[in-house]
Amino acid sequence: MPELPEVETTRRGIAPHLEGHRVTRVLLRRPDLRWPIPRAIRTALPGQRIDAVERRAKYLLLHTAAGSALLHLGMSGSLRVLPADTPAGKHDHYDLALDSGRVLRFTDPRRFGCLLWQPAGRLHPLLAGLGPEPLDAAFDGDHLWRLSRGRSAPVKTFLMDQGVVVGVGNIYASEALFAAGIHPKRAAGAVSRARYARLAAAVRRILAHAIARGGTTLRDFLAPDGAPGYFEQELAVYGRAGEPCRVCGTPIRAIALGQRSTFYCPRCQR
DNA sequence: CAGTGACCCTGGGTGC
DNA sequence: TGCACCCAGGGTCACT
Repeated sequence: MPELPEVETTRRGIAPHLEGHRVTRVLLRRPDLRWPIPRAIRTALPGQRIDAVERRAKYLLLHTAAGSALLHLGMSGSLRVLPADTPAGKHDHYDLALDSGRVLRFTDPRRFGCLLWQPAGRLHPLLAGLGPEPLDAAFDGDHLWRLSRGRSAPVKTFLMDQGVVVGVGNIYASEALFAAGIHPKRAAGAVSRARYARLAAAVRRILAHAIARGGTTLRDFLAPDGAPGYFEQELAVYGRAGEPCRVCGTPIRAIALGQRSTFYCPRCQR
């Protein structure tokens, strides 16, 4: 569910409740998430004050003096800040209790999310090798163009590679390629420099706009305050197979690329 | 190294 | 109402 805009929406929702507060207790109900929750979460985190809540790619980092908790929402994860006595549901896997009397609660039916620990001054291996943030200045068309030379994989697969640029997931990859007029199956190495400039601009514009709209709610994404995202109604191609292209009226097509559903307009995208 | 597919897990929707 | 099947926004890993 969560791509960059949804993770950023989550960050903005939880940050005011966390920053400046201490973690008083860690409650693990199901430690077997994507990876086992490391011992340091129980030993090093309690007592620490959260100085800042940062997002890097689709990860959230709760920074403390001892180190940082590294959170990922996976496909179905979400975070809420609740009163400490709120009864937990079946898929509420951990709580970080705060000195404010509230808890940060993680819910994730599929358990593809994770909770890891990054000691102070060290970079967690999962964060090494990540590409630039799409909203940073280091990301532009030339970056995509340079990395793509000689690559035969479909440009959509390339765009979703977190080593190329982070945060672009399955929804926004289809949307950005539509906006740039590029066929998702085209070999990454066969896309021109000029078209990559359009693609990079589309990625930035669409992600920034989706953040402003609170993300995309397809079936279950909710911000920490319970509000849905409002970007869904603006999707041009994702989930619209058979419906007319908003630009030319041609029916939108759905194909599979790398086991992921992909949507495009066969007339607008070449 | 690049590319492809299997796999992790649960729930919701659909069609019989 | 039951059941088999397909699908889902994440990512890693093994293999070619």
